[in-house]
Amino acid sequence: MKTLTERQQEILDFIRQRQESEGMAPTLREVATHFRFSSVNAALAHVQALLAKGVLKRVPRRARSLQVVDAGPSARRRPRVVSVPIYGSIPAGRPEDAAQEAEGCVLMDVETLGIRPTARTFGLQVRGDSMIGKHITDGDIAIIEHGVQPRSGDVVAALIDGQVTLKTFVLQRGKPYLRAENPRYPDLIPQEELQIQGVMVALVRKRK
Amino acid sequence: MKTLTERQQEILDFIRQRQESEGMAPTLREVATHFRFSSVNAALAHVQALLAKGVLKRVPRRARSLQVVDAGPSARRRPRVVSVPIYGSIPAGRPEDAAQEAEGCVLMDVETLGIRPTARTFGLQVRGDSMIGKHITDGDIAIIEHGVQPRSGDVVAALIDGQVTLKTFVLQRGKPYLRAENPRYPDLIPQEELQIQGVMVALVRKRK
DNA sequence: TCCAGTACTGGACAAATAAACAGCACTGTG
DNA sequence: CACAGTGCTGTTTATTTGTCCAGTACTGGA
Repeated sequence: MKTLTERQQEILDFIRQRQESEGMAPTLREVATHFRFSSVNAALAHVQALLAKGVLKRVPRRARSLQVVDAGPSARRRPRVVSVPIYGSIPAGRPEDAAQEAEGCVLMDVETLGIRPTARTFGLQVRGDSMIGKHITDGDIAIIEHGVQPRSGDVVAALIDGQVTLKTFVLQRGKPYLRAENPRYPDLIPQEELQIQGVMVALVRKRK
Repeated sequence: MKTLTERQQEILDFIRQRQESEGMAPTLREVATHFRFSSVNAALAHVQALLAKGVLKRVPRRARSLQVVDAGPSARRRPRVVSVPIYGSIPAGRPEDAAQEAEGCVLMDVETLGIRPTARTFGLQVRGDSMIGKHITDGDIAIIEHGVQPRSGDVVAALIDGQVTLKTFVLQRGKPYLRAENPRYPDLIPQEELQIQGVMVALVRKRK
């Protein structure tokens, strides 16, 4: 593929962005307006250059027919996005019962999360610094996959006293316990049954 | 939501299908052609009915502006997703020059990232532990917003010796320098101009 | 029978849009 | 200097598209 000029790359990015966020490709006029061209033709020229270089497709004489050719690796994988609800705390019971109390939502592609598309997944806003040893800080969102068998060393969301906390799941001599990754917090040896809500598969941190 | 007539459901399905497969919504004439209407107006009437019932959105007087309202759980919040390209390392020059060399992609919603939808954003796979003090570990993906003025304390991607590294941007007595969040790494006081690629707005960590 | 709702035809019109043509300014190169 | 490439302006033309108006046909009540 031929290289694009800086300006052409900007135009291409804009078109891609618009198509992804608005669901439809921009018109030449919208491109021109966004880049403050006073002539549509400037946009047209760029689009034609992108067309010639094969990074854009179009149906001639059709409104909004621009399509970014993502011919590369992302052409085949269709971006399967899942909407992950975020909870600040999860009350007793199954997490899906609390679906209405989601505090927010993160949309991420299945690929990145590395989960099964069928999996029940939710986000958990981390409170405190009990997992600081694994570099999980206050305010981070832990993406938890429900219904997975945890392995030793996995970070899991566990139900303790009606509250969900993040801990490291450790198997020692066949017996499981939960370890906090901060010396100021005690380990938890379960008296009865260990209630694991799910295993952390990803972490998202936002700028405050 | 009011119930749809059989015909209306067919029309709605067609519009959804076209948008998903072609990447753009059909025009009224395309709808009419597909259903073998000899008048555009038949399609218009149906579309208006769907509009009235709230299952379809549109921008008036705009070509191909139909959008199916996904009645699902994510109905209210419009999931504006952006496709963030991920670079392992960025060679010398501006990041957009290396667009073709993206190693992967993360799809995330604009809401979570807290960026302007028009912004140029990219992901940077973190190498090493020079930012461990801010709990950014090897393998993390830093989401960088390009073209933003960094403030003191922000984590930024900076261009040093043709390589992009993550550092904390610090303004001390009006003079900027870059701080590594690890005592084993030295601070960087720029000799000439400080090349800031962008400011970190979010962090994504995948389970390995 | 009358009426209302749904489904469609046919035609006309204005706005939105793509496309083409003629330029101008700037930059680097031989 | 001439020349080519890039980036942009300004204008015109043809097509596409959304919208409106008037009318037909069928259906199922009241």
